[in-house]
Amino acid sequence: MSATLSQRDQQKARTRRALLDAGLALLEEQSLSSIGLREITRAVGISPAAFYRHFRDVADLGVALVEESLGSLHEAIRAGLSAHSEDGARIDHLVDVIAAHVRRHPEHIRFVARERHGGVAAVRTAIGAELDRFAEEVTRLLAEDEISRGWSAEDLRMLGETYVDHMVMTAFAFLDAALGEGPPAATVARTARRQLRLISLGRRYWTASDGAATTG
Amino acid sequence: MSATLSQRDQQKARTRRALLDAGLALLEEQSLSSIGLREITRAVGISPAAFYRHFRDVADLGVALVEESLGSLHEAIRAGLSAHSEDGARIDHLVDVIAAHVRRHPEHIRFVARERHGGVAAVRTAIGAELDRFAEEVTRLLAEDEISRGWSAEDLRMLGETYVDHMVMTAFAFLDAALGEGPPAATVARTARRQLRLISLGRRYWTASDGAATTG
DNA sequence: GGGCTCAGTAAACAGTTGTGTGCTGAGCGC
DNA sequence: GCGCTCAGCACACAACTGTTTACTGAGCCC
Repeated sequence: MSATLSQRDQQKARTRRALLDAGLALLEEQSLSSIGLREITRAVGISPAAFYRHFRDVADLGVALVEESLGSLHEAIRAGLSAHSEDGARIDHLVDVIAAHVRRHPEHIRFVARERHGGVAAVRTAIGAELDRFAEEVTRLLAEDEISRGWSAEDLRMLGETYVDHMVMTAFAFLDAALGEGPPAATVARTARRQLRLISLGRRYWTASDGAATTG
Repeated sequence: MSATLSQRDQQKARTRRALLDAGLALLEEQSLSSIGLREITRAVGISPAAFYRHFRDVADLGVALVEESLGSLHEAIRAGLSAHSEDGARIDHLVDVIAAHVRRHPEHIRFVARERHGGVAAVRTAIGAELDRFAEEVTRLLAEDEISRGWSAEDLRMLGETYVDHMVMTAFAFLDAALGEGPPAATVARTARRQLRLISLGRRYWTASDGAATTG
């Protein structure tokens, strides 16, 4: 995994990490577009000018945060989706996985929530692209189920996006719960499970004509 | 509707509107937490100190923007939901109403998208509360359909939230489309209609036991 | 071990920010 | 018409911002 880095490169990587972490931490109380470069370097304990050795500007740092923030969620959910194949257990497990992930990495989820439609175009784009790849993979996983026989590619993709949208929104809801800004985690979980059951029910009774009806 | 205001109060209301509009306009390229008070007054053409005659700070202005931004969407969707009662036409009409609304008031949608999980707690809370009332009303509307006979209050609420979540996400997607940041509007509409059909299908086959199964 | 690389420094730059003060003058109620 | 109200003003304040410059010195390569 870790290539043998020179002592100097290790140190550089270490401060880079510190910058990323400081950015993530500052995002707890404001948005990326209002975080100052000096604010970040102050938190890390280096001089403002040193920032430029690692990133062009704060937006650049934000883009770097996208991959690791969504990557960790992606990983967790992929594991959760492919585990059980029985429908009921699969849903319960998936919701549990999301809840656990939000509990472990709230800063990542907050970052995605805050910047998905945030003020920095480059970051928005990066998040959008990542979610797109995410939907593509989920679509591929769902296509393997027997229920998906006869589904058009477009219908499958729609289903994958529905799942991803729902999982992301559920993660946001769990985060709000942890902050006391919304219903408690238990309620979020109950609602999320119900909604997944609803979708999964619609999926069972979906026919090619349902897709065709919406094409015009 | 409009009470007879004194000439002075009219003028005050006019600059207040100008401040709100300037804030909304500045939100096109940044988030609320990074907008400066001076930036707003400069756009309006008044002195910085005059700002305090209308709002305590920028966050306060943001809270004032929540009601009118979500209010207009709420209004549009309520009309769209109660119009047709035949299922297919209702869905098509609803999606059209959302698309038209986003085309007419992109700044409102952008504001909600950007600040729903944004860096200003007071605004987040206000948006959350407004969406909650929204979900409540949609739940009430859905409860009137014949299909909802025998549904528990919790199941109905879950359904209402699903609809609201979906409508809000669809509005965001239409906005992205208008900016060329995502799939084109026609694609967004097709997907949204399919997803609503999927949900509506799940709804038709939902039974009390589906709700009970997720209670534990 | 000599010379080069380059992460991090200190200092200075010209702007910018939010907020406080005391004032002006148009419009109001009486 | 007189006197009060109060939206908006000009000015001053200290604090902060992003970026550039020339530098230092630890660690690398040969």
